[in-house]
Amino acid sequence: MTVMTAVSSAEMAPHRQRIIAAAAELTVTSGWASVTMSRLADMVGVSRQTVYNEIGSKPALAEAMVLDELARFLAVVNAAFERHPADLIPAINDAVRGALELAQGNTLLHAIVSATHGADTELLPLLTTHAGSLLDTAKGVVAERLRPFDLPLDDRERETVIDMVVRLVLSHVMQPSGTPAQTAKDIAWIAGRVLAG
Amino acid sequence: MTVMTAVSSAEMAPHRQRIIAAAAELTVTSGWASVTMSRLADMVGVSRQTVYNEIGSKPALAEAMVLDELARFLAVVNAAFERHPADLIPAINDAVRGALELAQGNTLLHAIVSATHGADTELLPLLTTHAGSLLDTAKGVVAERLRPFDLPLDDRERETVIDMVVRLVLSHVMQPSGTPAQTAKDIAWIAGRVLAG
DNA sequence: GCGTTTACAAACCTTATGGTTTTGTCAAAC
DNA sequence: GTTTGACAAAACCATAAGGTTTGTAAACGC
Repeated sequence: MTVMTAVSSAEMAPHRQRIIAAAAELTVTSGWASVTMSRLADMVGVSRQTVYNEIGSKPALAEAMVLDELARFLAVVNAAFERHPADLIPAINDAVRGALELAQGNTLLHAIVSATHGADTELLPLLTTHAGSLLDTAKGVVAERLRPFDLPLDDRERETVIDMVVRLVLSHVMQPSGTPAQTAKDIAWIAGRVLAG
Repeated sequence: MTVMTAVSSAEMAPHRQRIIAAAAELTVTSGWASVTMSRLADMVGVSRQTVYNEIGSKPALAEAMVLDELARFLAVVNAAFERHPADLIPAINDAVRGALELAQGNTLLHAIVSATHGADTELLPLLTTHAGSLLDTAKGVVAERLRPFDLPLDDRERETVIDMVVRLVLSHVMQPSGTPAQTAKDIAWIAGRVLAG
């Protein structure tokens, strides 16, 4: 039986990651409509069947692509929390600012949000009306990062705060209302008031 | 010179309101793609030119329709605040719960959110990526309702709280995560903590 | 096992044509 | 203030043929 870690699972499925990367690249340069399974297979150098084996279907590819991009945002969040192991509010501030800055320059995100014609718009719901798995994943990571902290909140209240922060950040990712630094400061301020009890 | 009130302005442009209502009805029953200016003119009993005079253009009609629907949500918010003239947190609780309940059974909202094909999806950005005017309108109303209350917040902090609540509610309108009552309780709890200082 | 190849039906997109509808704006008439 | 008639430009629709893509399956090779 093979031991399964986060790292080794990435090494075990090198195809999957490269397929997703190729799909993102194609989406940025030519739009989601131009992404086909055989084109991905060609770019990666595998057979079309392997693409199906690794990904499953076109909708699954869309979700994998979005969740893969989300992972980059969550890496920024994790880095911010590791930079402030003891201070929660500065950690939140840095995490939010980092995520919003990443959003600003993110070409894939821009391609998804500014797509207006036909099949290119199929990705937008994954960030808006069908963002369930995205929200759940993000909330899971934040919950994990919050676990070490001893807060004056019960479990339900914790979840509520996490849900608030994640939804607020996503809202500002889609529709910014100020600079990342300013918005991060605002959200961190709110979190601070809520956590202060 | 005619005195301009909310009521008399509605009476002064009876056409506009009926046109928007007809557009909403058509959108619900046959989709946004089936909404044409001449069809609206026929339904309302005016000429096509009058529709253009009142509305301006197709994109303007879309925005007018969304803002008109928003007005219904804001009416619920206003009613909640008038029900609790002295207690801010219960007012927020009722306002949020009312808005989310209205969202649940709102056929137009459902038509917009569940549209997946072609031109029908043109309305979704008005609630997500181009929701600027919607957010601004909602924030204006909430700010007005908050004005009588003497809160331990400066102006910037007030705006930040309002922005948070409005974005959170919109997020839950698009992507609910629980019952309206439960979500309202959560948001009111957060608001309470922030306002308590 | 794991990946490739080949084959396949069904759905879908493309191209091209021509015809129709719709948009948005005008000026004139009521 | 509203209507009518007119208009160009653009968008959309119907039809058909041909190609592409999707998703599944089995046979092949290492």
